[in-house]
Amino acid sequence: MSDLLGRLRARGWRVTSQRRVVVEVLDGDHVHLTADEVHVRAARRLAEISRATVYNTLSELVALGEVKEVATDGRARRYDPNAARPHQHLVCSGCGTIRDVHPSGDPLAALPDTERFGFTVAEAEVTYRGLCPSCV
Amino acid sequence: MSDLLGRLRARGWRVTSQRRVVVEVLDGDHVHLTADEVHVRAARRLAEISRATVYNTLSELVALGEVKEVATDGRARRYDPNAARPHQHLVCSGCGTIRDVHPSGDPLAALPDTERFGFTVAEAEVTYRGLCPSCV
DNA sequence: ATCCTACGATGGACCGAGTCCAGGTCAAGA
DNA sequence: TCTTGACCTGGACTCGGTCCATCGTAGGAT
Repeated sequence: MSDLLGRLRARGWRVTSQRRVVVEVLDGDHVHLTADEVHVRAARRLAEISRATVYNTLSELVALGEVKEVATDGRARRYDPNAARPHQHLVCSGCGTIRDVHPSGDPLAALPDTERFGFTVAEAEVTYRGLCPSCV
Repeated sequence: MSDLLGRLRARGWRVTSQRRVVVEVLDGDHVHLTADEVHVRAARRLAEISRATVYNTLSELVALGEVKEVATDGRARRYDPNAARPHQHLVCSGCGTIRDVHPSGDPLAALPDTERFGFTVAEAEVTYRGLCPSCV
């Protein structure tokens, strides 16, 4: 997401200091942060940033397709800056660690027409679950 | 889930009227209800049943493997009485309708060893998203 | 059939994630 | 530099879910 800010400006985004730090936080670590974690990290750079702004900015980035929302558990949604390359997620049932993975083939292809019930199927989201090496 | 109550009793479950109605509600309609919807339907049969009891009973049924929990959106968890046959879900992005679907092949097989990072992968959960015929 | 007791039910307080809103602020074009 | 509408703020609010002290009862023991 190198020139993300440039792209966003080109799309008519008003680039504010708040939006800049949110983008920087996501850009910095390639992990899967919750909105709250983004808020904490953003606040380290810009003390007065509000929670609502972080939520708004994240939603906008998702709507623009620059960030993906992943909901691997029933808890807080996580934000994945790696929206460009299609990938799936491998989640540890013990500690919650999330890794990006690339299964072979297109998961959509596994769903035959007879199992589509007239739906226009757009995407397949796969969550692999198991235990990571340190949770054995 | 015909003789579910019998099986539960065999596992040391105390069969109360509350647990009975929750099981009946799930058994009745093969849809994917939220805890709250289960509560409403259960209350039609047993007016005084509490929300906490419905939540407890659902969690126990999930722990016993008799019901599956599905979290297709970031909102309320849904409970799927069809835990016996492995299947995946097709969700309408418009109205939220959920259908059970059976993709060909084992989705786990699509994840090569080199993409497992030492995890002991136990299951793959696939959510297909698209628009249903009435939401085109 | 009755008693006992541990397991289960209750409901109201509480919590965390997320949304909403009225009012104040400021990025960027003129 | 001015103007203005897009944006930010913080606090109230909603919704899904959990916790807990207390009361009730299923079902084994007698």
